[in-house]
Amino acid sequence: MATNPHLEPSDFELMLRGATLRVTRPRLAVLSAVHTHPHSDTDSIIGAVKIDHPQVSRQAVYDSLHRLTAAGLVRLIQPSGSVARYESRVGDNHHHMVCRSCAVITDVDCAVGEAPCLTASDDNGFSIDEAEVTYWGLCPDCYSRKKFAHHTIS
Amino acid sequence: MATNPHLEPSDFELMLRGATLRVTRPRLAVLSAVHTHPHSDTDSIIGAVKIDHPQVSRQAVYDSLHRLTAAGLVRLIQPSGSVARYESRVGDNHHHMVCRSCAVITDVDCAVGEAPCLTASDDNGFSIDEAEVTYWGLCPDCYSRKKFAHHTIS
DNA sequence: GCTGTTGTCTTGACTCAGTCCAGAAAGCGG
DNA sequence: CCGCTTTCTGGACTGAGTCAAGACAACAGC
Repeated sequence: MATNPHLEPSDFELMLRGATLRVTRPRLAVLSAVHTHPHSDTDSIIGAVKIDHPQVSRQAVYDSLHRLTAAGLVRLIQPSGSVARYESRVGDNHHHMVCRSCAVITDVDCAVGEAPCLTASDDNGFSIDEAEVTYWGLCPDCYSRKKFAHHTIS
Repeated sequence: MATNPHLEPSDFELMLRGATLRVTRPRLAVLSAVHTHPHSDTDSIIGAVKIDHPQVSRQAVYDSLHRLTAAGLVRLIQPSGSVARYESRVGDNHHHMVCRSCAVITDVDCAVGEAPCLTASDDNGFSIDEAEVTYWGLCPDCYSRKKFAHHTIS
């Protein structure tokens, strides 16, 4: 299920209660911030939370993110070389494209159905439960900027 | 090409010269350590290097790893939640399985040929140059330990 | 071989994300 | 509304990784 574009505060409250988590102001604010700013790093989420709730501490945001992640209400993504980022799309099997230049992250629906490369050529006895795919490249902006620079400078 | 099991010091020297890198004791030691201890984190590599070369500094190892990575002689892997790890298999398109319990990493040959999931369902205008696949699960040891524990304790 | 240039290594201070801890405060079931 | 339980706050702390300046070593040319 993709992120619903318009979620009310009461929806976040229901999500928390549904996960048997206490409904607190910091958690509502964090949930809202992750939904409003997908793929944001922790500092951005802290900043977004503090706009509406300046009294919420950094630790509360860290703790809320950890609990929401453990409860499956948000998802932690951490591409190589990047700090922790969070997104609100959970439960589906989508992957990510990361721009090597500006580090922007975009969602990609799984190309190969539900279990993309879950069948490794040889599982070495591993019990695999998830296959995570990260596409690396250049986002449209950085790609055209690079082509443009190359074309005019060299 | 997989890692050759028996590499001489002179082979490492040739690899460095082939990449037009200066041949220094720290670099040779780091190259050797990465080949001997694949998937090791930086601290382990520092430890392995210091056994034979106690005078080599931490910074030299960090710098060597960065340069060797930039030159393509070693590869940096960094699964979510893990510190930087290095391996010596480069140039092929293999992937990794990571144990959720003990964090051990194992190589997996690409299951789908050379460009596994490079064709995302919708590339959003991205110019993709690499698809990285990480399989998450339990290694044989942790899997059997978990089954055993479950069987005897509960 | 020897020497100068260039690039590398050492030492030590520093940054920054994330964690730990103990006391204070707030949510929730009765 | 009460009291138990869980969460939040503020501050100190950890640990991976970085930065910078000077000492040093590798390579190219003589």
